[in-house]
Amino acid sequence: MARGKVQLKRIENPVHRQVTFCKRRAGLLKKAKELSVLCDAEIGLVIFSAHGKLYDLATKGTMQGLIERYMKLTRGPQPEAAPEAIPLDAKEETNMLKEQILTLQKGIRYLFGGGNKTMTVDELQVLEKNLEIWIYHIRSTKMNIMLQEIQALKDKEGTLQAANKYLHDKIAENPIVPNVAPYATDTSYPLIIQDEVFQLY
Amino acid sequence: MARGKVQLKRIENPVHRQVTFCKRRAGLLKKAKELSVLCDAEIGLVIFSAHGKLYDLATKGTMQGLIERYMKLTRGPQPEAAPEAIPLDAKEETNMLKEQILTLQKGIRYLFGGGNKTMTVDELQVLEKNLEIWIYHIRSTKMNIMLQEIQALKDKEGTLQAANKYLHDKIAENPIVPNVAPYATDTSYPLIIQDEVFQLY
DNA sequence: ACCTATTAATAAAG
DNA sequence: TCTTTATTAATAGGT
Repeated sequence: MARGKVQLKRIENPVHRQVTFCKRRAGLLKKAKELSVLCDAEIGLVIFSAHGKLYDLATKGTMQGLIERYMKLTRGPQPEAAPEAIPLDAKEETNMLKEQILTLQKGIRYLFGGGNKTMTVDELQVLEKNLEIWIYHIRSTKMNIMLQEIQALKDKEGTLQAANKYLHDKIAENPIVPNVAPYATDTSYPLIIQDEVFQLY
Repeated sequence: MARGKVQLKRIENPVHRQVTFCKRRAGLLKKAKELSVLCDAEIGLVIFSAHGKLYDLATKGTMQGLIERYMKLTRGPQPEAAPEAIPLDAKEETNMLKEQILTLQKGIRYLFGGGNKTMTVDELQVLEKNLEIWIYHIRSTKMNIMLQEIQALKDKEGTLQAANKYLHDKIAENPIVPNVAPYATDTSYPLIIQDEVFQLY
């Protein structure tokens, strides 16, 4: 869609391919979100890059819920085992979740609604617990994002090293220009140690 | 992209919405295929229309395989202790409840952050900090409530003791009625130690 | 990352 | 739904 038509086949140049992947991936995710919002559709999108990296999107609810919904419609004509007789464990879990929701709702009102005189000590206790769990999840997410960034940097490093090596070899083949400084890519930059740093979390 | 900019919100006119859904759905599927071919990526796309109709696409292999690959990367780092024996009905309900919790979290994120969808590390950092502050306030409130209750009990105790002393004196002045048992208010009940207990928080 | 010429997508109308 | 067409949005190639 720009400065030249594009052929509908695999882009051979790895640099072009990577750039196009980034751009089009962003565009695809954007379009998916737009369609979901504009037309009230539930959309799940999973993208594995050629190198196995995962990018995903689930509008409305979670990818888990979406997959289950998909499964049900896909192999729907094959009803599974007895949907009867919910074990107590499940009922207990739903009840607990319901209570958690009520407590969270109350807590939100408590924090943002101004008035804070409606919660009992027990409710505050539950809310406190929930917030601690929530913080735990946030910390996990934070770390995952940082680890991804590190991986991206490592990939980039590899690409740059390869490029430099290529250029270096090229120059070595053609000693027409003398006094070419040896390539100085800092291969010793200790990015790897950051892995240890983040182990602290 | 045509004859008028489009607002990023649900299209209210049902005819327009349906038409747009058809067009954009086709466009999205096309873009997904293109990305897969151009950049050698594996893509899965699932679209549920507002009325529950399913449209899907899996480049390379089947949607089943893609889902399994997705599961492996998603659940892999999280060895959940969840027993998979819960029937679908229960799973549905728990998923709904979990979605409600997610919605609550989104709401809070909106209140905290200003409505951003994907959260950056910095945003997560802010949220984490906010939650810690929130927890701090909750703990304070909890303790205040408990201290108030303790004070109320102490006041009550004092009042009762005074009343008893008054009655006792009255009786002592008027030994008309003999054999009055000595007053037995338990003044030694160690309410005071609870103050120490709550110091833990 | 940012720019911009150009192509692709698509909203509105028939 | 299909076609047409006027416009906007996405993006390929370059910096």
